[in-house]
Formats: sequence, C-alpha cells, structure tokens
Amino acid sequence: MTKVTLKDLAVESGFAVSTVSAVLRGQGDLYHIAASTQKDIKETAQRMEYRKNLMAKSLRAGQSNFVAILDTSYNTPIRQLRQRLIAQRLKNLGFQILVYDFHWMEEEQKKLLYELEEIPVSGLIMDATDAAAALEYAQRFIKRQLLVLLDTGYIRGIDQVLLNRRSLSYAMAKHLLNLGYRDIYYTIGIHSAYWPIVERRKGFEKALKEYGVPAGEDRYIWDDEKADAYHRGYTLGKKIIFSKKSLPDAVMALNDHIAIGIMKAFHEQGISIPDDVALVGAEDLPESEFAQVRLTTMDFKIDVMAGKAVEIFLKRLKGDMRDFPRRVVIEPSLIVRESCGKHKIQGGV
Amino acid sequence: MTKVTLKDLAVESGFAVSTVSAVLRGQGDLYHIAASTQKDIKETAQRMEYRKNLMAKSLRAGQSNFVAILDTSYNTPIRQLRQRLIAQRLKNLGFQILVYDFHWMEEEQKKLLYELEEIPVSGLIMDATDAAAALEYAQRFIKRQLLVLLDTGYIRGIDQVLLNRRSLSYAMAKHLLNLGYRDIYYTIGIHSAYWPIVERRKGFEKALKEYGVPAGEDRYIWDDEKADAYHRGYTLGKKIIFSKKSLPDAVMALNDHIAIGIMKAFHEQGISIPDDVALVGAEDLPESEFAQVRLTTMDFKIDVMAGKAVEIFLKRLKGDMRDFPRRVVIEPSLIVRESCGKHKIQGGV
DNA sequence: CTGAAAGCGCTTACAG
DNA sequence: CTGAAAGCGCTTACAG
Repeated sequence: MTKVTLKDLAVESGFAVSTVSAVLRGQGDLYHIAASTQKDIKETAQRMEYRKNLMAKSLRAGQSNFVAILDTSYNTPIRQLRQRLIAQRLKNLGFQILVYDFHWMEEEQKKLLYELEEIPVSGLIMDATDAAAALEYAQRFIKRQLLVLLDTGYIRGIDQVLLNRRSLSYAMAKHLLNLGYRDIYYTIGIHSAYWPIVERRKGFEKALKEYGVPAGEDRYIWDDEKADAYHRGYTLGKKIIFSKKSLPDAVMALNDHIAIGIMKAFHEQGISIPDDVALVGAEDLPESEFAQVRLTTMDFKIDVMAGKAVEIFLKRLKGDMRDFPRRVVIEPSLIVRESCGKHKIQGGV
Repeated sequence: MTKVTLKDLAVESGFAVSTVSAVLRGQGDLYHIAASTQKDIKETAQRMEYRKNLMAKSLRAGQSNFVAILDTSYNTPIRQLRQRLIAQRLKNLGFQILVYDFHWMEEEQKKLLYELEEIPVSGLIMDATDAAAALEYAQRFIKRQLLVLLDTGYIRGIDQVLLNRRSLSYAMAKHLLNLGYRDIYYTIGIHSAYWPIVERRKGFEKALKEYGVPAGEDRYIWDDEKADAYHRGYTLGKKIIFSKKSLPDAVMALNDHIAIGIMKAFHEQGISIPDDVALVGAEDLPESEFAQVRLTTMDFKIDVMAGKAVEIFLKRLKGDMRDFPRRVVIEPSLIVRESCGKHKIQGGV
C-alpha cells in the first residue's frame, strides 16, 4: 500500500511532474497542454489510484481548505442544528470541517486557538453568544484569517450574523398581550448582565409598556442551576406554582425545552395549558410541535442564518471586502400553535 | 503577521534548527541538550509566539493527528450524541476531529473517501448501521489505516463496538409480558432485511415464544415515510388506532421520538397511556423523561460505546494488535418509568 | 551535545 | 507546450 505520488505519475506517464500537476489541477488548457497528453495523464492517475496529498498542497500554499466551526457558548440544540447546517453547506463546497465545541472553558479555548494556527485553517465561523472571551485569545488569529461571528452581540470590525433578541421577546410578549393576557412571567434564564438577556428584557418591557402593563422586576423568574433545559424548566414551573401568591395568565420561556419542562410541572399539578396559563417557547425545535400541548414558539431562522454566514464567508475568502464589516440582523418570527389558547388574535404582532 | 518558523527560532536563539526542533518536540533530554539551551529555546519560542506547522509535520511524518468520524447511517439524535462523546474524548487526547455526516448517499461517500486519503487521517471511526456500502469504497483505505466500526452488524476482520439489537427487543418485550400484556404491536421501522430489524425481530419473537404468545407478522407495524421520527410516530399511532380492529395492550416503538409521536396520536383520540395502551421507547433520549407520560425506554449506553471505541482505537494506533479484531457487544438496559403502567413486575427482565 | 543536509509531496516561477 | 529546480516547514538519520 505505497502511496502514489505526482512523481510516480510522471514516471509512469512519461511527462514531467509540473505537467502532471497542471493537468490534475485542471489547468491543462491554461497551459495549452495537448489534449492527448491530458487524457494520458488523467487515465494514468485514475489507473494508479492517485490521491493528492492535501498536507503537501497546504504546506506549499500556506493555507488549507479547512474551516473551523467553533462553539464557545452553551451547547444548545438549536446551536447544534445551526452548526450542522453550516457544516453541510461548506462541505458541499469542498471544505474540510473542523468542529470545536467548548463552552466557557478558557484553558480549552487557549489551546484550541493554538491548534487553529497550527493547522492552519483558512477560516473560522464562531457561534458564540459571548464572543468576547474567545476574541481575546483570537486577536492575532483573526487579523489574518477569516472570521464570521454568529449570534453574538454587536462587535466592531468583524462580519456578523445576528439574531435579534429584542424583537424576539417583543413578539412573544405582543402575542400574549394581543390575546388579552396581562399577568405575564418570563423565565429568562440565569441572572446576569449578559447581552442576550439584556436585549430580551428590553423587548419584553417595550411590549408591556405599549399595553400600559407595569414591567417590574417581579415579572422575571430567574434560575441558576446547571441542569439541562428540561429539568431547569421543570424546576421553574414548580417555582412559579409554589413560590408565587397566584398563578400568572401566561409564561414566556427562555426556550422550547424549558417550556416543555414547565409544561410538565404544570400538568403534574393539574394546571391546564392554555386554559389556566398560556405558554410560549422559543427556538422552534422539533420537540415543540410534539409537546403535550403543541407549543407556540419563535422560529430562530437557523437556515437563513447558516446561509448568510456561509455567503459572507465565501465572499471574504474570495478577497471581496466590500461592505466589510457586514452586519446581518435576522428577525425571528412567531409560530402560533396551541399553548396560548384559541382566543382570537386582535391585530398583528 | 508573518509566520514564525523553526528557522527563525534557530537564527534568533543561535542554535541549529535540529536542536530547536528536538527541544520543542520535548526530546531535549533524550538528546542530552543542556538545560540552559533548552530554556533559551523555549523562551524564544514563547516570546516569538511560535506555532508549529501541522501540515509540514504531517507531510514529513506521512500521517496526521486527524481522526475522522463518519456517519453513514440515518442521522438520529442518539447517533449524534454518541459521536459527540467520541469527538470530545479524542479531542482531549490531542486529535483533530473531522466530522462527516452523510446518509446513504453513495456518491458523497465515494468523494469522501477520496478526501480521507488526501488528508491523510490517522484513523477512522465509522458509526454506520449499514457499513457494507461504505466499506466497499474504503477497502484500500482501511487496509493501511485504523478503523473502528460502531453499531454495525457483524463484519469480519475489523474492530467493532456493537449494540445488541436482539436483546434490546427481548428486554422491551419481556418487560411488557411480565406486566401481563399479551397483545403487543411493534412499530419496527421500514420493512426490509436490514440487520437491525432482523435482530430486533428475533429478540421480540423469542420473548413472545417464551410466554406462549403467537409471534405473527401482524405484530409488526411498518412505515415507509421519510418524515422525521416524531411525525413518523404520529402517523404510526393513527395507523394503529384506525386501521386495526381493536387497540392492542401495548406498543413497542422503534425509538423514543417515534414513541412520543405515537403518544400524541393516542392522546388526541382520548386513548390513555398506560391505562388503555402501554408504550415502550428506545434510546433514552432526554425527551423520553419529559414526554407527556414519562416514557419507559432502553438505555443505549452511548457513553460505554464511545469509551470502548476510543479505547480500541488508541490501542491500534499504538500498534498493539493483540486480540484483533476485537468485538465488543454492548447490552442496552431497561429504564422503567410510567408509560407501561404501575403493575407489579413479576420476575426480572 | 550540536549542526548540515536530505526529503516528505506538492506548486510555481523560470527557462527553453 | 514541456521540463528542471526551488521551496513550503518540518523531522530524522548522520557526522562530528
């Protein structure tokens, strides 16, 4: 099982290495190489089962066709799906995909960024709600490489595809308010100044304000545990039931899995969704449609995000730096199912 | 942003390239290189932010630290989770992971295997219920590379980590039979001679036989649609309700998502689980615990499988070929929750 | 202990 | 149209 090289092909076909190389790179016509020569060479390559050595090619070229997809955030299902979409598209374009999942682990990140310089990858797509930490280590790296940021907060001087968290919350709240609900809780995650949370609050409070509903701190149900989203939702559901004086009209959940956890807690206590309490999720995972009560939720447009990220990436790779840095903001959209009741919707969202 | 090379380091530190290389490879002591020299070199490397070029190293070595994880089967959640576990472990061991998902697409597979020879990857872990198609194209490749097969049928001469589909069905059926159910349907997937189905049938029929229950063809509910598992389950559920004379005692589902789809169809028709019909799933996905009725299911032991696969892989990589080919058969285990009722279990499973 | 040199398999000027 | 040669950045004998 010896490896067949260009040289072997040259010896076998009787042409020079550079000729063989040109033909195999598809530049035969460019160099005006005789059709018969090209045919000979291609047939020889085929017959000898020649495979180009990508390492040698990359070494020579000083770059590779490797693209890294980094996830430096919580590894949620929606994020995984989104990254899969990106990976598939890039794969179809002939790139090799290196996947890195690591989540808030600074040491890991440092090591990783070393690796990326060692490869060297030709580009980087980073799916990272909190890019700051990663960018700190990637400074040198991003200077000379391609980087597209996905679903981060605003960052200067880097291409970004963002998901509008503010209009996300706004649309969720607006939907509930339109249906007549006023006493609304928002299980908004882990208490922090983290930008997605800040943005979500703004959207939520804007909607409440428009309806003259007081937007106090007591509207938020925080949680701090490290469990998976289902269990977090379940705990949040019980918290709502047992630590509040009365049941709210409606609950907005951070995401679908949390909503499903809440649903379970409610049903265990005989609380009906949507008759007793309305519930909205976010992300539109497959689970939301098959929840006990079909969940009204928000479409995160992961296909659009993936498409945009790849589009920008390719453009930069071609050296086209027009409108750099590009900032694309994706608007999530409402998907109405049954968890908010069958009231007639008055007005749009 | 010029790339710092070994040569730069040699010039800067005043030692020869080979000396610098040895020190940076951690072989300074092996070559009896003075401690002060080593210190100098390391500091220079640090200061100049030297990064080894993996492409050059791989080219020289004739192999890389890349490992490919292939998925040539249906891309189910359990498979994804399993592959993630493997990727994480290998990553921690310093490997670069290349992920390939492609599903029954022969053309894609061919192209892929070319790529793998181009890299060249040092090993291959293939998660592929049906390995035959892939192996056909990989013949040349596997001869000189490392290959561990995951969750395939028996294949001669290759290391394998298998999941026992026969005892899977056997345990599911036994559990139901123990609880007193006799009229059991099995939504077993797409009608075919595909080995996992054949194995599942054997286990199912063995259990029925032990209880003197006729194991006819009418026990199987097949489906042929291409939808996702939830929707397939939903359709299967309706099929059971509307196309059979009467409701069965119990249903065994191909997997958890299908079970949840069935559950939804049943509940829409006012059929109670487990009061009217018992239901078992398989895979023990997070969803199974948060289904409308907490689902009794089978643990697929993905952590054990991942661990074994990596263990064997590392062994081969070290050149240790003892007990080759290794065949590890993992036994799934029952997880009892609420979807089969609270009857007292008589005897073990 | 240290250095000079070959070579991994490509691609790219350059010469003819 | 085709060929000889340099060089990408490493590691590995080999010589001293």
